[in-house]
Amino acid sequence: MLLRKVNVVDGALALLDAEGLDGLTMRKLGAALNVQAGALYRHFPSKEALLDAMAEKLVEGIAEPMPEGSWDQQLTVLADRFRTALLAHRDGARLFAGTFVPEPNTNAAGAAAVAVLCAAGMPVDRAGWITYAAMYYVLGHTIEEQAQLRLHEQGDDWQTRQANAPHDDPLFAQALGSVITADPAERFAYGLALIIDGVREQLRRGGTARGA
Amino acid sequence: MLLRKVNVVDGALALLDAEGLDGLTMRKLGAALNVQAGALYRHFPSKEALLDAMAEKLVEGIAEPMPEGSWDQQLTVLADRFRTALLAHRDGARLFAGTFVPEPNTNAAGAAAVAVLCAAGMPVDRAGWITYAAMYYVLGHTIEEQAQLRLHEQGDDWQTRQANAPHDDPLFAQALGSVITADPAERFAYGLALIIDGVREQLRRGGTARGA
DNA sequence: ACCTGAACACCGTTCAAGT
DNA sequence: ACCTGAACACCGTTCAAGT
Repeated sequence: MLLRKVNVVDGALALLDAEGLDGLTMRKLGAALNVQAGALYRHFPSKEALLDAMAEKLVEGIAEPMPEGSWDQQLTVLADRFRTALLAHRDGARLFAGTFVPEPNTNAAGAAAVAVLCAAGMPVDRAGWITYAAMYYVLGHTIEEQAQLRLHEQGDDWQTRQANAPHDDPLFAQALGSVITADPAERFAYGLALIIDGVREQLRRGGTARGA
Repeated sequence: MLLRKVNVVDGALALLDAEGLDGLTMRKLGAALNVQAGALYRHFPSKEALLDAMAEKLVEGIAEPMPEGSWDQQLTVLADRFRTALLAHRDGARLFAGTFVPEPNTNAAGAAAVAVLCAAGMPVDRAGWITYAAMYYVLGHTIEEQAQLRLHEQGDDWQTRQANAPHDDPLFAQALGSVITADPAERFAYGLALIIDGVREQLRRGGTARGA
């Protein structure tokens, strides 16, 4: 059976779940698809191009259907969908972060956020800045969320190691403990609300920067 | 001359500037230090441990001296120092993001932020959440800032490629253009201000979550 | 057009043996 | 204690040759 581009991407995503991003090699992928590693280069010019296609598939359909509600509700839904899409595959956030090249699906997600912000009264250029700022937050949070998931599955608990380490700063130890033990979804929502509250403040000021 | 741990880390950071994170190999590092690659394992148990030590050195002294001023000014200075530290070496942000294991210097930076937020009246647990949210933002912004720096140095301009690509969404095209052409420092400050405004709003509400 | 088989130029890591 | 030399078990990528 002849291999298609889409089969390679699907197989790669399955292998990603099984082996993780570091264990995803062209040779293993070839074996999983009953093909030599070299044959994959008929479909993708490089491993990087394949990773791009995987990342693109990951965020497919994030902007559809366009969420209802006020701008802040819409933005929250878009961010939640982004996080959920990244969580759907092992190391999804790291995969996406390593390859954010502008491709249709990635653009569609960003375009949706920009549209929401502009409709709310934000100037286009600020809407772009805010969209990327929010994206950085979602990516960073989700990368660490998945990293902790991995540690949890292994015996090696970063959590207990950190908790048992001698802290000369008990305040920070407590803060860190709260970060580690919190429900990731709740902590995610809290940080996102900070940014959204900041945007609301900008709208109140008429979209100009602080102090301007 | 016998090699010390500190010589290995310094050599590795110099090699990082010369070759980038992907070009940083144990073999090249050995050659740069006039030593076989295997000899490096007398000083670090693995490449990962070396990368951890490099990341740790990168953020050395971020919290000292403790910045003066109001809590928001202090937080801004800490974030600026963090960004500056990451920018000091090629791929510094990616290096740090790949290895954030709790080590003394990394903890000191986080502890400083938590202390500032607590002094401002924030509960400890929220201070932790906010500190990490801000860290995700700084990391994400700086990773992309350095990625764009690299593209700029090469001929391959993501910027022009993106600008020339046919956009079915002119609004997003304009927003993206503004993200790409903006002064990175200004865009960084803007996004950070969003988060800080969000924190101010939290303080006004008494530190409870939105809707609570 | 798609794939095999085999190679090329690398990796990180280990380890007996030297000094 | 630190380092060499050499190996082990891998990588991504290329390419003549097959079908």
